[in-house]
Amino acid sequence: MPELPEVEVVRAGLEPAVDGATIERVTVLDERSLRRHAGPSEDFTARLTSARLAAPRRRGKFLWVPLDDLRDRLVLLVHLGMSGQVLLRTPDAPLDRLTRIVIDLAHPVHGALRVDFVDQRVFGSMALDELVPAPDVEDDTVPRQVAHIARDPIDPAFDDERFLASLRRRRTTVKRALLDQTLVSGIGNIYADEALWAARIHADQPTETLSRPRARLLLEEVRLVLAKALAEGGTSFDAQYVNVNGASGYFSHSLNAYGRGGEPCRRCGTAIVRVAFMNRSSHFCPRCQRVRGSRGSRVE
DNA sequence: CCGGACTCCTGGTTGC
DNA sequence: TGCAACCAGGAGTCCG
Repeated sequence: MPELPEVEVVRAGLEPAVDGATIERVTVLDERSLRRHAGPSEDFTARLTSARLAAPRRRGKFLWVPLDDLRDRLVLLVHLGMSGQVLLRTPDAPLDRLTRIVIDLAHPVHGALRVDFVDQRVFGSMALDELVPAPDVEDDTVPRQVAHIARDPIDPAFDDERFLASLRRRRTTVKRALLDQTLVSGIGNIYADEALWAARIHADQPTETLSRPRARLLLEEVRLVLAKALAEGGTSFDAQYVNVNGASGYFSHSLNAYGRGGEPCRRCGTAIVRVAFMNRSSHFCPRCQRVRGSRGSRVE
């Protein structure tokens, strides 16, 4: 579902349309899409109306648009959840059936625009939030709700050494660690499986038994997988993800592990296995990806 | 600190 | 054909 690459595609696509634009009107069609907003929807609409917007920013799977209003340090925060989409439309375009929030904009160059927040499963939401100092870097800010989220691996300020040290301190298994947004952000179930496949590491490998070179390799593969997805415009195997212009971005044909249960591993031909994991699924090659013990090896 | 269960939610798919 | 059960899982919370 939307992970870092998909959210970044949305951010980049939104930037020219919202940077410098003024909000003319906000229409909340479904209050559930404000689950991350502290106040009632009237508060959300009132404080956004007539605000001027700056360039959108992102950390992990969180996206925010700063209000060009230094007094309040307010931002429009967006999380796509499982099925959220941000669609950029002309004012007269028909509304998608699952549209939850509509924001009408006036842009000095592009004129009247409409930003539609569409979300089938309603796990995503918008909110008004306040910027607070980033806990790790001077002169950087993040929305309060994002302060506990770690930097993502393509953030220039991501600290590799710090990540490797925290990973080693964790007493957990490696896929859990990859999905833990307070350790490293932006990775969801799809890219976790892809990065582990690429690094030939089993999801259940305890983090404290991961050698430093293998941990480094994993981080490198995470970056490669994310960069590849980014270059291809994001993944969409079920057309849930749609970029800001409404066109599907996908590279599902490039997936090596995720969703390929029963199909041959592209490296060795062994059937990819799908197992239950944390109320979801893990996909891996049982031959390429084995749990390695400190001595000998245990499979599965 | 850690893992597991639970919550939010709906549409597409599967199974009877 | 019809309907119900099932599945997809990001993130927060709570509990043991």
